[in-house]
Amino acid sequence: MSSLFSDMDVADSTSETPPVFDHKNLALVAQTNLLQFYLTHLATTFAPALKMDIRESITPSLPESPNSDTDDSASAALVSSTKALFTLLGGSATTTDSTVVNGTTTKSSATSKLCSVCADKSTGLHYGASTCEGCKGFFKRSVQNKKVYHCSQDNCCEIDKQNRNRCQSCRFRKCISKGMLTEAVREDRMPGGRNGNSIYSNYKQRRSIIRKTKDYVEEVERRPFQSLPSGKKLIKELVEMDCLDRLINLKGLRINPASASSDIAPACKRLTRIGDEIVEQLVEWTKTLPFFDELPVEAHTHLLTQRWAELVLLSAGYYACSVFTPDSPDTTEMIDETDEISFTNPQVNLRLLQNRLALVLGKEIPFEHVSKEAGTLVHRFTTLLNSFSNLKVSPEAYVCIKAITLLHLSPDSTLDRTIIDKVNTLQDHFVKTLQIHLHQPGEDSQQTTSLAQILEWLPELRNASSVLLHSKMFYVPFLLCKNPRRLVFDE
DNA sequence: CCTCAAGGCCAT
DNA sequence: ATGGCCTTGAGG
Repeated sequence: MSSLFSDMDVADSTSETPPVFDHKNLALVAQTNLLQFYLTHLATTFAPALKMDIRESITPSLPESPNSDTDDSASAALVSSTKALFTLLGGSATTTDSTVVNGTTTKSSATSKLCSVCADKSTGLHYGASTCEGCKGFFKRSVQNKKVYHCSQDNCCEIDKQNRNRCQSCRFRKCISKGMLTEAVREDRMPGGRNGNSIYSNYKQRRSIIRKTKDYVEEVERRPFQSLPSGKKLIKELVEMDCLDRLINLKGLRINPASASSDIAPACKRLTRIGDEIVEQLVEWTKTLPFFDELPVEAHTHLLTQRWAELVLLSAGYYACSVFTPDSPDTTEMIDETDEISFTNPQVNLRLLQNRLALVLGKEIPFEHVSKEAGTLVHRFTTLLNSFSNLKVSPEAYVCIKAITLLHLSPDSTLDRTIIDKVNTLQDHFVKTLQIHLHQPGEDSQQTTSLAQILEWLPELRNASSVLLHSKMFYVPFLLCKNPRRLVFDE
């Protein structure tokens, strides 16, 4: 398999650069063909069971497909199409819990008699929500004593009358998500009387948001394909199958001390091998996606061919943010021996790249060559890294962004109309899922990154990816991101 | 006055 | 720490 790549890129000889990196450019054509090869191979082995009947009955419910001329405005369309939801949910905590299981579509009468947190008997409104005495007291004590709880599970414990005391963290989160306001607990402990007008209007505002959010979540729970898990389960599956480490720590990047210094030719082959592995890993990732069976292989090929560079940058960026210190205060003049990637200084990263290249190739590379060859890309990547780290995305948000990125069709897509609709529907679903995730009350107070901020970052990712595509060294992010501590040993 | 929602008390 | 019941007091 790996020989494919090397064979195909031999033809492409760009002589304009000095022969320091005498590996050949990995042409896009080669990428496409290789993807085609992998995916068709996949298709025959996997024999996906198509379920056409189910799809027919589901209405896409897309107001309009993002149709624009340029790629950038296409993403702007994506932003604006979801802007409605965004304003609807206006930057505040939401429900998403409690998965309307208990059929009873009790609209108002019975609901007001039940505690909205644990469904015990409600004794009226407390701090903004209809709750029982237990949840009222629990909320008051939590706020008064400034308690900070921690969930020992996965932050998604069910809260009902029976087990409401099993997880304080989830109980408190649910209190918040149901509209209880910490401001309503009085600092001065003055009993009786009424709370101020500001708090009262907050109650109203919060309740209207919660009502709209509930409708929204219920709509998203009606997922586009039956095979797709819903809500948190979908995100959980995505996180579990992501295997970011495998993509970042490619075998080709491991330093083999035996062969590193021995001969030059294998060293150069190693660089093209890295390209092989990137495609391999992305294909592996694609085929384990929860919606893999929902799209024909041609569609996956098409999407991956268009989006692989963005996926690479996104993955590398997320990896960098999660492995290295999220916020390095001053990286300005630490160019010496820091193995840490810089979020602000491209020179540091170029130096890093220089070292890594020297290790992989087994010979020293002059800094000027590295700079000339990869300067633009590294510069761009550093900027991208910086803006990405500001978003502070969670693993859950990251996998959603990854899916959204993959499912982004160009306006001039040549795919069949029904396929295009499916892809758009899927992407829409992941945008909504991300939105719901972002509005979950976080464990650590403020995660104020909004959906709009993330969606507005995507064009930047797209622009950077075009630089990557025009670069001869598209594996650069991996050379930068490679955690030095991990490559001491080789297989 | 009565209502409602806030705090307090205290057996568990 | 929990939660059932009690006290308080501004607003209608």
